[in-house]
Amino acid sequence: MDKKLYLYNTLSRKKEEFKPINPGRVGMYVCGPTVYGDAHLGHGRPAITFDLLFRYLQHLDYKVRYVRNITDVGHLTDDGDQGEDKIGKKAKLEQLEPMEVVQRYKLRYQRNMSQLNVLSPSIEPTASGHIIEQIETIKAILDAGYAYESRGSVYFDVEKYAKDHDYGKLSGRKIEDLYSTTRELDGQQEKRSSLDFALWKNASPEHIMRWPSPWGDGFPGWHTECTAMSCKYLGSQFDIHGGGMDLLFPHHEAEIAQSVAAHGHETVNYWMHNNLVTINGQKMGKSLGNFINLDELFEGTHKLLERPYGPMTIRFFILQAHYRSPLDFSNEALQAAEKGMDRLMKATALVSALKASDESTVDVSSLQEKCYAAMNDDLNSPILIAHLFDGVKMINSINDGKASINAADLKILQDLYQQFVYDILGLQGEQQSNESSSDAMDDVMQLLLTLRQDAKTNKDWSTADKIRDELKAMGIEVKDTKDGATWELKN
RNA sequence: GGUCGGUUGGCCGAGUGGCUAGGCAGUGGUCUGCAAAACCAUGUACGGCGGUUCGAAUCCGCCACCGACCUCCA
Repeated sequence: MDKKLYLYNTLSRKKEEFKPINPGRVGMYVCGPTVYGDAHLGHGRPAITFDLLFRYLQHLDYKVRYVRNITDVGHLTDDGDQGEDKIGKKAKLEQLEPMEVVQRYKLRYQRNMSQLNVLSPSIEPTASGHIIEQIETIKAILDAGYAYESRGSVYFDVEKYAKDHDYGKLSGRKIEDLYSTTRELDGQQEKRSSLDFALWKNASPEHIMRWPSPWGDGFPGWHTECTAMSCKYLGSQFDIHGGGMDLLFPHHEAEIAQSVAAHGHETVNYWMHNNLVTINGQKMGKSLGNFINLDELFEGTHKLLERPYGPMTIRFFILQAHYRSPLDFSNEALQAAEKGMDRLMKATALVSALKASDESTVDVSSLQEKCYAAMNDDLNSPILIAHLFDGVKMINSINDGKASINAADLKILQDLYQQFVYDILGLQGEQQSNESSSDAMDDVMQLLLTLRQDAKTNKDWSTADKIRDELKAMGIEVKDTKDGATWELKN
């Protein structure tokens, strides 16, 4: 059985066998959110993608240090000097101190992630908490001669860097092409070249978020924090760096350049990028008005949504597509995912109640191998889920007495579903228990079901149906099974 | 315009040079007083045109369309 884990490395555009720098340990860094607004679908996908990786690496017994940053220093809304910073803008709009904005949205982001059952990273550093480290990084780049100071700002000298190194190797861009496609923006007169990017930005007097530095009051450039913080917590050489595909250029390209300039070598072994999310086939964008926040999704309040979708439905839906493929959200697709997940979760719950027989008519080991093979092939969660659905048939057949399983196989099967469904995919029952339910409620329902059973025994169908129909109208569904009736609260 | 990626059955979404992906919906069946639920079974597919090949939806070329990035974005 092939136990090697293969991951797609954006740098080589190939799947590569994953080999950690230090045996048994993995360092991974993922670009987190800028906290100036509610978390939306676009934040959910990378969080879940790299949560899957985090969980799987741990399942493989790696000790993982997972760093996901919080960007809270207020980068500019455009690349020119005149642009307002995003957090400062939001602060003015809402009449809040910028750090109040940051605090509010950071907490909301973390709550949403926890609803999606995304595990907390090992470290969640903020850019504002690492101004000193960023200044040190900038100094190192200046010392190496790949940056210059200009009117209180510090810029990275892309042209000089490109002479000595390959600028564009990650995104596949050529520097001569970049010249012809870079727009002229305000404030570019202080740069030597339009390709140069800010490492430190001088703060205009009205700019709220500002810190002192050797070059005057200002704030760090967009790309600086990841270089500084990944190095601080993972070292100048680490295993995996992840993020959305939209960050490939310029963000990650700039990170590579900064690291090489500051440390003299590249720092990341595997670059991983998740694909983006579309809504009804359209790019999700603020201007298109189809940005769906996670809260809106969970509550069904967005105008594009027919009804609410639970966090686990969203999680399952995202995992049902491969992380490097684009993913399209639609009501139809979400409802299909919800039903499918329901079936998987019911079978997963059922597997622990199965009874062992003397012999097995099912091939559990082969199922297990296929599950690992799927995950080892660049985290192919859709294939994994397909195999788990094959297992659902197996489980149901055993439960129906149409197949049998011996004790040893049953143990494997139970562990398999525990590990892959709960631990690795990170799925859990949508409503753990009915919150509005209580012991008294259970007793009342038991009474009603007993009364209905009595009516059925007396062939009093109208009473039996009345109980069933009226309960249904209240949102309680009665299900008749061989072993008697059960009930379920529907939202 | 440049770079990169995609185009799969009613919908979503994998994968592969010849052998069923999977889910949802649909259809048939089992169960049921009826129904629902549950379970079982099941079909039409690989954008267009050429080429390579014994054989391609899978490889190559051209075309069309879509998308991403090139500017803040996950």
